[in-house]
Amino acid sequence: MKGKIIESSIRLFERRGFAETSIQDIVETLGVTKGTFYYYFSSKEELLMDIHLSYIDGLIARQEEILRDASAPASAKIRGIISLLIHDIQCQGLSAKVFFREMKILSEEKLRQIVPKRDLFRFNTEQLVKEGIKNGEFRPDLDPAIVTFGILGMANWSYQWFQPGGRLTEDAVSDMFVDMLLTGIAVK
Amino acid sequence: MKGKIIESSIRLFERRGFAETSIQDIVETLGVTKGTFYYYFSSKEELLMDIHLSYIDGLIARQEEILRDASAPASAKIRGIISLLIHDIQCQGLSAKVFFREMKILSEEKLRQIVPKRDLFRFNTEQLVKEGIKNGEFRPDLDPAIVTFGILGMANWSYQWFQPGGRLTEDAVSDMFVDMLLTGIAVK
Amino acid sequence: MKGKIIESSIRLFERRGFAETSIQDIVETLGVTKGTFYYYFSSKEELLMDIHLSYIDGLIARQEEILRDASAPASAKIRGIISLLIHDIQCQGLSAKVFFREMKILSEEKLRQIVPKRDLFRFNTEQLVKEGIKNGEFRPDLDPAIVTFGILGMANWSYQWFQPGGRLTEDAVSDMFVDMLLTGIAVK
Amino acid sequence: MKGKIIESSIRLFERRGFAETSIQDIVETLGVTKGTFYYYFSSKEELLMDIHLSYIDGLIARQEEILRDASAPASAKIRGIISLLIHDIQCQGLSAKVFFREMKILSEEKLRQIVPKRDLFRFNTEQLVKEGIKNGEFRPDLDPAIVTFGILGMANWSYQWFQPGGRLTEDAVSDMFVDMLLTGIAVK
DNA sequence: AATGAATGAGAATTCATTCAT
DNA sequence: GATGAATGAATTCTCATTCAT
Repeated sequence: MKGKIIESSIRLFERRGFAETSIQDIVETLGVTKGTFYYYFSSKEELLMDIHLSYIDGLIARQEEILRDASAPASAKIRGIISLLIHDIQCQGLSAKVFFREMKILSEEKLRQIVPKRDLFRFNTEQLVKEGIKNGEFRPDLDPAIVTFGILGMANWSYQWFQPGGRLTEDAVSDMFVDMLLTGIAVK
Repeated sequence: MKGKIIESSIRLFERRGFAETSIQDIVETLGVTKGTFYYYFSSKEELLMDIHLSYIDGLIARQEEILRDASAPASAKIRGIISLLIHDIQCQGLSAKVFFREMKILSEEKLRQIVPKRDLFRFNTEQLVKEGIKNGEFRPDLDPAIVTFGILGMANWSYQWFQPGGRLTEDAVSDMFVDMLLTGIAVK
Repeated sequence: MKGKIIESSIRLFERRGFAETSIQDIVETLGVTKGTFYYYFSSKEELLMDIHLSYIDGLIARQEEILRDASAPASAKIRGIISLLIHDIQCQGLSAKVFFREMKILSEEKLRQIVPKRDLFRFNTEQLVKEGIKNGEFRPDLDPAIVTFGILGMANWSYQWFQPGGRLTEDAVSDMFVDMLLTGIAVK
Repeated sequence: MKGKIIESSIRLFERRGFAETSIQDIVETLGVTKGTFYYYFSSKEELLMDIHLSYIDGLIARQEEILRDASAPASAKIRGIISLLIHDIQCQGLSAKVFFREMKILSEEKLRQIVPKRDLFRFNTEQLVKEGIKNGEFRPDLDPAIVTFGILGMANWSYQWFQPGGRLTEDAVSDMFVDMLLTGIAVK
């Protein structure tokens, strides 16, 4: 039941937004009563928290898997991360949208649990960029922080436009993003 | 008064979110009453609409100014657009955040007014990319749509992290984004 | 309207108790809506607070009037205070009952506003007892604190049983309480 | 288990009040579940009833013990009753507070079981006063009903202020109350 | 141009209670 | 004896909105 509530909520939050979705709306789609909701979650915010946490935790876990592979060059790992993010939009997309949009709603206290994880993902990516610079793969004249923000911006933004099943496949987008990123769009 | 209400609302919407900000909150910070609000706006949604429209209209106007300059190369115009977006985060940043976050809230009908403008901005950018390809500035093997999404993602994402007055200046960020974009991050 | 809400609430609280009376109940008896209630009171607790404060403030004001009369003997003043309390049960009785019963419900913070006033009333009474002892009216071998608790207990308890319009008049009760108190019930 | 539930409930009811204490609260402090509660009690009201009944029954039983002693003078019996009440505040105090406060909550039907017992206690006391008058111990010019209410008020009120372990011992208070009551506070 | 009282619909949340296991 | 999932009705409270003045 708890799982069903989460699933259903994600769908609704994505479509209408968190604040615009009532507990009533959630339980109605499941054919249960509000009491049931509160049996599993102590508040609406806790549910959002649950969604956020499982999204970011999943992301970090898979990122660390990518980073662990010592033999791969930094560029391959960057590709992995971009793919990972875009894939998530396709697959777990609803969670992702909820994650990026409904952050402000969490209380200070809950944010203290989420923000560090979000930062960790960025930090890991930045480390990767630095590594690439050190081992001569990436240009040393670029600021790793800005590069990282650029990479994440490119990939994360896809939650705003990427349509699974549309003209562009997930792989095509990831490949092209990596291509752009590594060699630039200008003709040499 | 109308202006003051808008200003004040943007600040509040950015901080707490649209749904979490009540009309009471808005008028209280101005020391007026709810009646006053409804003298100027017919609904809360109309106010949000106002904010959205003036943001996107301003953006488009300035974009078209950039595009109009026939002599400039495409790369310079791209730079202009990136600068424009990042500048807006710095300057009109609150509007921008509200714009990106509180889209889902608008009714179908209001969205029909906003979405085409948003698309226009992207379309204009995509045209620019295509132009650059045609005149030999940009690589012809890249999909213009994806490139455009990448560019806008990079720049727009800055609303999530860019801090005016922080370590990175607006210009440093714009420059490096353009640099990355044109020549890539890989060592040749 | 605010006044009407208070009046109506006192009646309901007295009959059913605070927790058992809903805002719905209150507004229904007045033919208004819940919104109206919250226009005047920010919470149910605030309403209870209002009732408590105006009760205890009235009591203290009238007590101080009684005490001010320098020429009267302590015994007359004691009589005044007993009369005052019993009169209040008759007259403002509902408030009184609410006051004595629904104290625990107030939050710590609200209690900090009420308790000192309640204590002041007792303190004033105790001072009076001490004065009576000093000027030779009252027995010096009695503990003024206990005597005071006894007096207040006798009088306050009447909220549990005194029925205005019943066999016993307010004056008969006050007189007899004072008589008992001063000369005792034992035959000399 | 039933005993534990009662004990625990009294403590909670006294601290927060009956309506403000949930069954959840009660079972949580015992580490059991709500089902357990309903195995022993058919409703929350029944639990309150249980508490009330065992309090008042105990009181009456001990009062009748005091009254039975034919040889003792009325004044000694009055002392016994005052002691009894004050002792109960010290010892079973929580029950007492709950008893005095949470009466209004019981349904008509349950009240019909409690009120007569409460009245019996008062009636027994009043009989005692009348006896004292008849046998010449007490003044014949006082109304026995009022005297009784005065006595009970003095003693019962102690549930509002008496603090076991404070400056005043139970015996000191009882003694002084009896002294006041019998011979009055005025200097002869 | 602005106020302030009032509305009414709906929100989140609580909680006593039931019942199959 | 006890559990835990589920209910459903009620509760407090919020808030966009209206409207006479």
